[in-house]
Amino acid sequence: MIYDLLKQNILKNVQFSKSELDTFCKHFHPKIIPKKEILLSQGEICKFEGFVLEGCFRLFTIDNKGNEITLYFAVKDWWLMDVDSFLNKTPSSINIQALEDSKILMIDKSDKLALYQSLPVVEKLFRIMSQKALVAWQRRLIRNHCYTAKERYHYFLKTYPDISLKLTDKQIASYVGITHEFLSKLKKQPADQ
Amino acid sequence: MIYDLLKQNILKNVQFSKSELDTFCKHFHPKIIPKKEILLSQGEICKFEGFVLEGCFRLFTIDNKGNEITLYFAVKDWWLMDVDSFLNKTPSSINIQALEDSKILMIDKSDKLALYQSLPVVEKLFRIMSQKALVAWQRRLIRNHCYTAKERYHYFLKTYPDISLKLTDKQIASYVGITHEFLSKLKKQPADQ
DNA sequence: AAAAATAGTTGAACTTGTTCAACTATTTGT
DNA sequence: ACAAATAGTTGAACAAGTTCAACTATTTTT
Repeated sequence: MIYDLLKQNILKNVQFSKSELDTFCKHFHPKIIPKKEILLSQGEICKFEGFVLEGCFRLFTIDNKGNEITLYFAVKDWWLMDVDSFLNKTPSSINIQALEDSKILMIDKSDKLALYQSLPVVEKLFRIMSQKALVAWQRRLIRNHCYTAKERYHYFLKTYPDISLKLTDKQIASYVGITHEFLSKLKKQPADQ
Repeated sequence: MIYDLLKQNILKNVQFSKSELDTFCKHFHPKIIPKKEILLSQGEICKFEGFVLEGCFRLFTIDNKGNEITLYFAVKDWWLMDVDSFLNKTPSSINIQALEDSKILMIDKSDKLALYQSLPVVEKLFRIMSQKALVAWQRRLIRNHCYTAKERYHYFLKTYPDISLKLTDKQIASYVGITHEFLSKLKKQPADQ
C-alpha cells in the first residue's frame, strides 16, 4: 500500500495505533515530481511537508557569492521541507529540487496543523523527529570542524553509499563543502593518506 | 519568583495556562554551579535538562586531535543539555562547564518523561523548541560555509554582544572555528577589509 | 606579594583548499 | 545523430588559515 513506508517511518520514532496511523496518513497525497522540477524555491514560503517514496531530491541554498551549499539529499524514507519557513512563515532560504523523476507524499500546512490538534501523538512524533534531526545537524557541524575535506568526502560515501551513486561529483562537493575541482583532486589520492 | 524567567521562556514558544505553568515548573529545582565546575562530562550519559538563571556555561567537545569545538555558550534564558545523550542514552560527546558562578533550574530525566505523559502540551513546547533549535543549527552550518573566519567572528560579536563580554578570545575562537592565534591576527585588521 | 598558570601576540614556514583557465568527457535536448 | 550544455580533470598561482615557537600580559592560586 502507498502508505506503508510512511507508516514504518512513523513507527521507528513513536508508537501509533492502527487507527492513529490511518488518521495521520489520510492527509498525505501522492505527487509525482519530474526530474529537475523545483518543489520549493528560495524566496517562497513553505506551506507543505513531503515524504519521499521514490527518487531523489537536493535541498540547497545559494549564497550571496553564488556558491551552492547542499543541506542534504533526500531519497526514499526522508522528509522534505524548510522547517524555518514553515514554522516562521518567512521566505525560504532553500531550494528543493528533484534530481530524478520522483514520487512523494505531501501534506498541506493547514492539514498538518489540524493534525496536531486532532491527534496529540503527532506532537510527540515531530518532537522526536526534530530532536533527532537537531542532533544530526550538531554532529555535522562538529565533523565540519574536525575532519578535513578528504575525511568529510569519504565519510559521506561511507554513510550514504546508496545516495552517492545517484549524484554527480559536483553535487557531492556542494554537500561536503568544497569546490568540485578540489574534489576531483582528492579522488586521485588513495583514501588513506 | 524563581520560576518567572522559565515561565516567560515557555510562553515565548507556546500558550500554557497558569496551572500548566505551575505543574511544569514545580519539577525544576534550583542549583548553584560554581565557576569551572563541569555539569556534564564527555562520556557520561545526560540524565537532566537545565535552564540557566544566572551566569554562563560553555558546551564543547574535544575531538581526537585535542581541538576544542564550542557548540554554544548558554547564559540566562538558555537551555542546557546533550539532546543526543538524553534521547538515545548514549555516552555524551559534549562537556558542559560553568564559566562563572552560575544558577540553573534543573529537571531530572524521569520527571521530564513523566511530564510528557501528564501534561501533553509539554510535547508541543519541546516540539517547537527543537524545531527552532534545528533551524539555528542549519543556519550556522550555512554560515560556516559562506562566511570567512573574519565574518563569522564579527557575526558572533554582533549577534551575542552581551555573551562575548564574558568570554576569553580563546573561547570565542573555539566557537568561531579558528585557532586563537588567527583570531588574534584578525582583531588587528579593521572589521571591514 | 610572589609564583604559577593561563591568555594573548607576533612572525615565519607551512598546509589546505580556492581560483582561474584551458581542456576532455559525458549527458541532454532537438 | 548532432549540437549544446553540463560535468569532470589538470595545472599554476594564490589566499586563508594553521602550526610552532618565542615572547608578553593577565589572572589565579597560595
